Amino acid sequence: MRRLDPYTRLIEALVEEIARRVGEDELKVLYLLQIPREEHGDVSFPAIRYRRKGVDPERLAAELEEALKSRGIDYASVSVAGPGYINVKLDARRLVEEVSSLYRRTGSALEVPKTKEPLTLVVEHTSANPIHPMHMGHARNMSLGDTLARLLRARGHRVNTRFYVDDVGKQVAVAALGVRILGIDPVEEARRLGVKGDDLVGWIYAVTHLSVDIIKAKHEGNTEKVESLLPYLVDLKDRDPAGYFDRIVNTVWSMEDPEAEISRIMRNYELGREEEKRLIRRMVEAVLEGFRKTLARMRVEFDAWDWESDMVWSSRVGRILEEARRSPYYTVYKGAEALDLPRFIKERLLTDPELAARIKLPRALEVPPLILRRSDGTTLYVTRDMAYTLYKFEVTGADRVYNVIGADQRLSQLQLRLALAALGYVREAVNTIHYDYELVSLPGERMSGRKGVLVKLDDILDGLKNRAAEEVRARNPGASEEWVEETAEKIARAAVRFRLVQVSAPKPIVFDPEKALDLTANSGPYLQYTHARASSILRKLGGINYSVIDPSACSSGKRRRLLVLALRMPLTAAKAADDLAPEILAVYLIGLADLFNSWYQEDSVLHEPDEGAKHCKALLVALVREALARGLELLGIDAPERM
RNA sequence: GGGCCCGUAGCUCAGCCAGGACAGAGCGCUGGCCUCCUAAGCCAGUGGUCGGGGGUUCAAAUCCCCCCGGGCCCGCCA
Repeated sequence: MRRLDPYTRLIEALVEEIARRVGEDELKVLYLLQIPREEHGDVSFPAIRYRRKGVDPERLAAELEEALKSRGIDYASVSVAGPGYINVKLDARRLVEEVSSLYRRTGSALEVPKTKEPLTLVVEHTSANPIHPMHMGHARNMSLGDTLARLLRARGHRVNTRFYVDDVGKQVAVAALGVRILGIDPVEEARRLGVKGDDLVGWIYAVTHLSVDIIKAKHEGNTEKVESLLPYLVDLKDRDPAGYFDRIVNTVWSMEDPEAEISRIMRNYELGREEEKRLIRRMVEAVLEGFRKTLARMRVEFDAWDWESDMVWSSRVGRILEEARRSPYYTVYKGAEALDLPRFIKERLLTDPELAARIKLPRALEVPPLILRRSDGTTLYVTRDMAYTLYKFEVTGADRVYNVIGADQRLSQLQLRLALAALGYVREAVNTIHYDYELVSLPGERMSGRKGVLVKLDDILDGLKNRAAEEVRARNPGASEEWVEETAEKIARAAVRFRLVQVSAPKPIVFDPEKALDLTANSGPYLQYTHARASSILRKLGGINYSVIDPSACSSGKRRRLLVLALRMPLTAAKAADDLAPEILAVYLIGLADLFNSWYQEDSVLHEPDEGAKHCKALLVALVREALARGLELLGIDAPERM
């Protein structure tokens, strides 16, 4: 096992010693540790909080210093200041020696400390409806989901990522109707036309959907609605990939009852009829082919792809219905089979506040009974989701399942947990965590796949890539076009991923495509640029001569600050993982890059005349470079050596 | 009507869950810095009733209550 860096070792020891002495939870102590103003030290603990419990700061400080020494940590001095703060000051010279020895022995110094309680976790994310290309909302979902998975893995958990293919339900059936009218095989057709499958199907879906809506509005005599929808249809005509437009629109408009046709497709698909199966599976496959390309551009991979239809065909959904019928909370509501959630809440949760809290029941929630099955016999999304949730636990042996899903689905995710608990799956219910994030909107109109109005992730990436490529080309004359393209793609990905992960999940993001092209400060490319600068110094130096390092050269001023800050990377990543908050890492990396760039400007490494100081500074550069590289990797962002 | 989320500098956001030592970044704006390790950078200046009001506490941006503003959700849709 690799040895942790001296800073992480200190903190872990400190936390244990303090926790034992003040009689507090280790986690709580860790959270209470803070980074004080520089003159006070490097780490501090507000012992004042425990004076009621008879904790004497002076004595605690003395004991801590002794305890740390006996654990082999001889580079920390502990003192008391102000109203009762325990301040720990690190001996920077010793830190340099420790880091130097780590690099000499292992070539790296910053390892994320593993959790003491490794769990098996499922992270289900992205799960975009397979009927149109992915947009910025999906980008936020996948950036969060993938980053979460990376963080949790680094922390030592077993993580299984899954994509849920929602191929059952109305929207897919609408798109399928369009495909059937055209009589095409979407996979081959997309290849023939040289377009992405998701783009092709997305267009077909929008045209079909609008045609249905318009004809319906016409029948209802709602001319206002017809007027409002027509412009969208006209817009889609302009983007017709192969003379399909009239065929779809005319056919739909000539149909007796297109909605009944859609319902029939849906029902037959659930029943597993061959014709619908071929039609829909082939169509969804075409979309997924497109998804996989977009996901690859974002460096997102999945361990498993689960098809919603498999939950139905494998009778898992049927089993849920049977269990519901045997449940004491089974009821018939509006003539359909349902679960009496109001009664479940009243009888089980209001009498058990702890369970209510674990299931995250809001205070005075009013929900109607949850319908599990339509009168026509087809199932509802929740019912299938119940089956799928149990499936995720079952096939992975998961302790906990994270569902990365938009905040607009908070209530339905709560209903899912309630329904599972009502059927007796309490463990699964309380360990199904809705990782919710606010949606991404555009400055102007709201995105709508139905109307074909959305800003595609691919287009955003292309725009950023072009912008970045110009820059890269200008800065690297003579570089091969292939390398320029590759690098520009990495920069584009960095810009998108970082932007979407640096804002905490519950805050809405207004995505302005114009502003997104800005690759300067506070961005992913800024971090990459800083990494490239650090790499450049090390490359030009040729190599660090560890034996000449003068540790005292980095023991004050910005060099010292940089040393300590870089060493905080592992614990920062650990906290980001434990708190499920990627933005903690994102914000930290920006701060590290800021300090490095500020130092870079005023204190040259290569031109340092003193050899001992030069190599000490180079060690510092190596440490910062590693912190950036590892941090970026956790965010799914490449750290290029040059750009 | 009910539930949930958001409200910190002109703008975008950290800090709030786990209360503590003068409220932090970036953008913008003003003025400077490339014979010198990548100027996607740096330096200096500018900027805040932490939405408002009560309360708890030795201590509140942080906890509790009320109110205001914005968003989302309350389907035999997904």
